[in-house]
Amino acid sequence: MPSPTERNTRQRLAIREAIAASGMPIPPREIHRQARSNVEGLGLATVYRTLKLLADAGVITAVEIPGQPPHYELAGKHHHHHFHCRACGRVFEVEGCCGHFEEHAPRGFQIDGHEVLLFGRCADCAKLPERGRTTAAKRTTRP
Amino acid sequence: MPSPTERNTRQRLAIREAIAASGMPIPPREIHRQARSNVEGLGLATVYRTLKLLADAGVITAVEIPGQPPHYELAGKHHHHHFHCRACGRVFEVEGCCGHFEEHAPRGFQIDGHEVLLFGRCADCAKLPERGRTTAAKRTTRP
DNA sequence: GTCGGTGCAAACCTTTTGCAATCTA
DNA sequence: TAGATTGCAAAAGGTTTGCACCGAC
Repeated sequence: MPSPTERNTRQRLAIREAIAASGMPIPPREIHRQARSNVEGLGLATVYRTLKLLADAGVITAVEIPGQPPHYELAGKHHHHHFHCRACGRVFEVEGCCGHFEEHAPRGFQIDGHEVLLFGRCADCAKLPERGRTTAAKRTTRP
Repeated sequence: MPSPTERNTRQRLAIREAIAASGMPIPPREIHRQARSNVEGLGLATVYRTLKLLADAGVITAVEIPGQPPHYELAGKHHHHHFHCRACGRVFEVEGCCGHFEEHAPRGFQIDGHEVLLFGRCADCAKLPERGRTTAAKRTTRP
C-alpha cells in the first residue's frame, strides 16, 4: 500500500523485480547486483532505502540467517518457513508448519508470530562428497 | 574442551561468567559491559575473540534475533528455543519443541538442525498499556 | 514547478585483524 | 622462557544519513 505521496521509479521497480525474480530470499548485495542490470548506476543506498520502505509497507519480508546479512523475499505468500544449506549457503522456502507454538509460551507471554529455520544440506549439496561449495555456511548455531 | 595450548585467563573467565550469570542470551556489548566490572580495562576485541573461541569449542551458542547482533548463551542445556519480546527486546528461553521438522523438508534435503524463534510480548510487557520500553524491538519479520 | 527520490560520499556500528606488550603455564 | 593472550588502533564489512541534483506527477 504505497502512501499517496510515494512515487514509482525505475529503481524501485527494478528492486522489487529482482526480489520477485529470484525465487528465494536474497541479501541486499545480491538485490543490488541484480537490479543494477536493469537500472545502470543504481546506488546501494537506494537499495537499502527501498528495502526498508517495502518492508515497512509489508511488500517484502526479511529472513534472518545466523552469521549473514538479512535476506529478503516477497511477502504475502502462504505461511512457510526456511531452510539454510550449510554447504552452499542458499536459503529455500519449505512448506508446512507444526504450529502449536502458543502452548510452549511461558505463563503470561503473548505470542503473535514465529519463525522456523531448518539447517542442513540441500538436495544439490547432499549429493556431493564432503565439502560443498565455498560460498558460505559459517556455523554459528548448534545443530 | 580447551585445547592443550589454551590458557585460562581472568578475561576468559569473566566473559564466561557474564554469560552464565545473565540467565538469558545477551549480545557482545552487554557481555563486555558485565565482564568489565570484574576485569578492568577488558577490551572489546578480547570479548569477540573469546566468544568465537567458546562458540567453536561448543561452550556457548549464538542466538540470532532479526535486526540485532547475535546473543550468546551457555550451550549444553536441554533442547529449547527462544522468545523475543517486541516491546523490551529481551530474549527468553522457552521449553518444548514440536519436532517433526524432517517431514517438512523438500525431497532430497538433509536436515541436521533447527531453530525456532517466537515473537510477542513477555509477561512484563503484556501488562503494560500499548508501548513497552524504548529498548528495541524493530520489527523486521512478519508476524 | 514541487517535492519526493536518487547517487555519492561520509558517518555509523559491529566485528575482525595487526602488532607490541603482557601474562600463563 | 616460550608462546599464547591482551589492549589498542586501524581495517573491514554492512547499513544509514546528509546533501545537492534529478525526475515523477
